[in-house]
Amino acid sequence: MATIYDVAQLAAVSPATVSRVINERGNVDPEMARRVQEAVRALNYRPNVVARNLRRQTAAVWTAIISDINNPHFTSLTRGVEDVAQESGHSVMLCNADEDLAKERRYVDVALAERAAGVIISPASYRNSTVAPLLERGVPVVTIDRTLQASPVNAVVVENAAAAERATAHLLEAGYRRIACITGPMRTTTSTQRLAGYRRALRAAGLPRDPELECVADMKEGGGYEATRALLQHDRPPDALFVGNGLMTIGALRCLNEARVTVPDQIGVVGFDEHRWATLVRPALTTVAQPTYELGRAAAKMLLEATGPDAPPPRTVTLPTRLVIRDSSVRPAR
Amino acid sequence: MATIYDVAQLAAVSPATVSRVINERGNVDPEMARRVQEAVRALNYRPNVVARNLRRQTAAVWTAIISDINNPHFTSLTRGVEDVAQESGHSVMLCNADEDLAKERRYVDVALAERAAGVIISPASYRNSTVAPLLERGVPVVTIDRTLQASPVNAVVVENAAAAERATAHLLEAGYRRIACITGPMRTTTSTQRLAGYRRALRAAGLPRDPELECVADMKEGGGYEATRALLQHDRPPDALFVGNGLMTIGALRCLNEARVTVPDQIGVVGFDEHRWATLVRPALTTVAQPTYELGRAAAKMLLEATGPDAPPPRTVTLPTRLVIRDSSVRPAR
DNA sequence: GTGAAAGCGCTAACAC
DNA sequence: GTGTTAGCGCTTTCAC
Repeated sequence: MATIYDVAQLAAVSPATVSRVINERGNVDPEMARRVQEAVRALNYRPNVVARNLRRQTAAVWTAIISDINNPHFTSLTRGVEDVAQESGHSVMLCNADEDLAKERRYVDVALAERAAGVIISPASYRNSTVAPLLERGVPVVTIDRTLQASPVNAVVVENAAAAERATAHLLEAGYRRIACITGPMRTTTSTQRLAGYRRALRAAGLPRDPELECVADMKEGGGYEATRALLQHDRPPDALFVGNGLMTIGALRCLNEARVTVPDQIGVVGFDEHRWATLVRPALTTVAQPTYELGRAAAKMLLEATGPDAPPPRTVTLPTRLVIRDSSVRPAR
Repeated sequence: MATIYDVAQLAAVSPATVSRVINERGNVDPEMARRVQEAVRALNYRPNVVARNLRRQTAAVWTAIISDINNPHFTSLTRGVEDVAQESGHSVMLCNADEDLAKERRYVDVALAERAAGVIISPASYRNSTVAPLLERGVPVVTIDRTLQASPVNAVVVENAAAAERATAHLLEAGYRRIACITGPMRTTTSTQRLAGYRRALRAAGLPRDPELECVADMKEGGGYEATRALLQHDRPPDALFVGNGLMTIGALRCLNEARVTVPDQIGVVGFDEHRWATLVRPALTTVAQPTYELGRAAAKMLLEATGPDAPPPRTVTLPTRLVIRDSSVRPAR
């Protein structure tokens, strides 16, 4: 592959001048610039960014460490990150950590080794110290979808507690009384906050909370299925379900289907995360819609801000959600 | 950040020895190795892979240029790629080309500039020459999900034509006679092959093909919706739909829903791509299931093979599909 | 405005 | 088995 020296030789200038032309830095005589352009084209020259990065001591690459790339919530968010990256001349290295701290740690190592210009991460645990090596070395970090407990890190999240409270209150208004809550593991802030919102709504309604109705599952379809099955087998099964994410909602609906429990008649359902198929299922599903794409964009913009010498102090941006009421949570009049 | 020289100094050895220990190459005295390990830990040293790549003239990074990261088909396939990458010590740079040739070209440039060790791509067009610069420079390329017309490139695909033929034949057997076909743009081999399979099934059944029933849409939800609406407005609307991908199927179902056209009674539906929600919609959806994850794994393994001096000549691997018959394509007895 | 030359951090000949 | 050293391709002072 052609190097900058080949171009310089062909254009009869010095490599320094070629570099200036390519990077549009400093003043170059127009005639010389023209010759360089021509040589670049003739040789089909592409600057070696590996060499450039070594010299510049930084790469225009962001690392995105995402919990589960099979979850549409996260892919949509990733698109937001990617679009901002492209606008600002960055590439994104997408890593799927699979809610696994060991994998997460490995990817942080990769980001460090590649000298990534920044890292966007949805941490598997808020007690997490995996980002510490990044912070120590001054690599800008933004957490997305979730926050970290102790570290002073930029974050973009949604109003999880308020959204959960609203969803639960909606079920209460619809006349449901024994509302179960299926959340993800308590190591993520999304889960703890959604559970807290659920509890707050019960308390506000003067209802006791029943630990048997609070289920922790794995944030995947199978977990939602199992949790629902367990709930249905209780002595006093719930009359409504608030499910903490989209994948688990699918599992829950599948279980209800198989058990021939009718929605919204016998059991009301509200699920976190909006889906394209929400209007296609019967009954149409009531959801908590998150601005996923915007979540990604906001995180990427924050990373942009956090880069450079005069970065503002870390802050948390909270985006609103929307309760989309459909048929699964509205009990028909008897 | 600590360099290899810092480590060497602390361990009282030469940088070459440190390099040997880190890369586990050549023989090193155990005692020295121990001292190096210790120094590495003490300094919290991480090898600078940018420098390493410059020196080695290759990076352990693959670039995956994917058509639409919002399409679950492609995210699932990406997971397959990623898992093999991790097993083989590669990182994956995921790029979303959005079915846009210009974007695709840009990402090929990035892959070239970053000196990627290999590229996996689902090309936006089979007439595509975007990969030519890669081939010229000897960068291993594998196309996934789709093939290229002229270039001798490794490919992993599914048996599109056969699958489409089987799906259409199934609709015919179920008693449907005016079957419409909604495919993606004719620039992708998936679309042309699926259309060809559909036609073959009609021909085999001795039915004429009606150009009015062959719709080209954009592979997204909106396209499926619009195509279906147009079909319903014909003088002689179809009595069945074969839809060429999952996103368009959602659009088609939404349109049928809104138009109060009942499935499978008034119209039968088979959609390409399997979804978690296929059993949740009413009626449950008949689909053509693809081994998406395996598609990704196979492509990545092929890339692994294609790397190195004694790479086998390019070939195309075709994976099987499965017709999953549910309720949307089975007309109830009258 | 332009060129010469040093050096980013690493690896791989090569010499010992 | 270990160390010395050159050089990967680029950018960036620093002379001119």
